[in-house]
Amino acid sequence: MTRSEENYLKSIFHLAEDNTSVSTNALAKKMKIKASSSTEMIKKLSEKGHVYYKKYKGVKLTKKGRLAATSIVRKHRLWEVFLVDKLGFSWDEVHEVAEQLEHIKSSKLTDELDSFLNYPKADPHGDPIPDSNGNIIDSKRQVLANVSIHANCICIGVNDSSKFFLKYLDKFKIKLGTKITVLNREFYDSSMTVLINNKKTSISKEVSNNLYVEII
Amino acid sequence: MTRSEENYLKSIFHLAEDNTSVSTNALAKKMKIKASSSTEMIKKLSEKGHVYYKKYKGVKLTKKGRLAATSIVRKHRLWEVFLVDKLGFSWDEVHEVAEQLEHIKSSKLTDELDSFLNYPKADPHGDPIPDSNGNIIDSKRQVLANVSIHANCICIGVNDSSKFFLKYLDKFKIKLGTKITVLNREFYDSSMTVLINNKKTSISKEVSNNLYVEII
DNA sequence: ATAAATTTTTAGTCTAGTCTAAATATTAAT
DNA sequence: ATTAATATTTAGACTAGACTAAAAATTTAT
Repeated sequence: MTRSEENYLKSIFHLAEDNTSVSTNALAKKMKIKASSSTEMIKKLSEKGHVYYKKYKGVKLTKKGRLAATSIVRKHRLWEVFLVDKLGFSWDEVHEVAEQLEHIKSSKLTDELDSFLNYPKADPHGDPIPDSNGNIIDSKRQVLANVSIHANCICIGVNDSSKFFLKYLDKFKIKLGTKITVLNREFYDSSMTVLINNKKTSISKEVSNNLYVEII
Repeated sequence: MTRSEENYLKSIFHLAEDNTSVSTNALAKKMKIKASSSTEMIKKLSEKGHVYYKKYKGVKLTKKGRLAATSIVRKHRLWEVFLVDKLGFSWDEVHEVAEQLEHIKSSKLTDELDSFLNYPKADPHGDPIPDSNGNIIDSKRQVLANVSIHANCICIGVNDSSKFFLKYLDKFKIKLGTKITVLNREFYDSSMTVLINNKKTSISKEVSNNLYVEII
C-alpha cells in the first residue's frame, strides 16, 4: 500500500468513524486536493477491496480498509505518546512528525513501541489508541459545552488538536486531568463560567465545544 | 528534498566516504536501478547544488550534499540504536526499519532522540554516528584479517551488516566488546585461528575481513 | 593507433498521483 | 416538474522517477 493510499483511508476513517458514507467532495476538502483526484483514488481503492464505492454515492470502508485505517491511526497516536513522554515534545508539536511516523511499516516496531510505552490507552490529546485488531475503546466522553450546570468534571481530551487551541489551553493551565466545575451558562453567546484551578474563568462556546470531559 | 534524492545522496556517500568521484554505473549498481536513471537524477542533484557533475566524469558530493547525506546516515544509525537499546530488536533486524525511519524530517526529533539515547557514538554494528554538523569521528579501527599474530583485540564493529553475517556471529557468540586473541594464520586460505571466549576457533578470511577490531 | 568492449548519455515510454476544464448526475428551489 | 445550483465524473495534461533501446564517449586490448 502506498503512502497516498494510506492517507486516503485515514481521511475516510476520520470523516466517518461510525462508518457512514463519505462524499468525494468531503474527502477532497479534507485532504486539500481536487474532487477529481479523490474520484480517481477512490476507484483504485475500490478495486483493491479497501472501500465500497458506487458512482455518485460516496464511499465507505470495507473491513479490510477499516483495519488498514485504524492501523495508521494506531501508529500515529502511539508515536505521539512517544514524542511527548520520552522525547519531551509538547502536545502542540507532535502532529506533523507523527504524520510521517505513522507510515513506517513494521508490525514488530509498532507492537514493541506499544509495549515500551506501557500500552497507553490515549494519545496526548486524549484520543483513544486502537488495538492491533482495530478495536477502539472510546469512553463515554462528552464535550464540555453539553455538561449541565454545577457538574464536576475532568478534562480528558480535545476535539481540536490545532496548535492554536492547544496553546490557548496551555495559557489557561488546562491540561488532561484538570478538574472543571461548571458554574453558569450564558444564553446570549453560549459562553460558560467555570471553576478551573480554583479560579473563575469565562469560556467561549468555541472552547467548550472542543474540550472533552468526563463527569465525576 | 524527496526521499529518492535522499537515497541517491546516501548511496553516493557510502560509495565514497573519502569524497572521491563515483561513477554513474557504480551508483546504479548500488541502488539496483539502471544507469540511465542515475544519470537523470545526477543531473537534477547537480542543478540543486548537491553534487558536482561533469558528463562522463562521475559525481562528487558538494558540501551541501555531504551534509544532507550525513544527516540521513546520522538518523539511520540513531534509530538503529533506539531499536536495539529501547525496543529489544536484535542487530540483524534493524536495517530495514531504519531505512524508513531515516527519512523522517524533524531536526528536533533527531536531536531529542540523540539525547534520549545518551549521545551514542556508534550504532549496533559499530558504525560511527555523525554529529549534526556531519562530522564523523572514526576510530583507528582495522579489520581482524590485518591484525598480526599474538595480538589481543576487541571486536568493535562489522563491515558487513547483512543478516547472514550477523547471525553467523551470534552463533559463535561474537558481539561488540568480545575479546579476540589471534593465534595463527594459514598461508593457504588466509584463515585464522583465534581465541574467543577462551575457545580456539578457526575463522575464514571472509569473516576476518568483515570484523572490525581495536588492538588492546 | 585502431578496433573492440564498456560506460555513459539521450530519446522516448510508462505509472502514480496530481491538476484543469468540460460533461453528466444529483439535489434544491421555485 | 422544470430550472438552477451543486456535486461528481470523465478526458486530457503534467511531473517525478523509473524503464528500454539506441547513440555517443571513453577505456581497454591488440
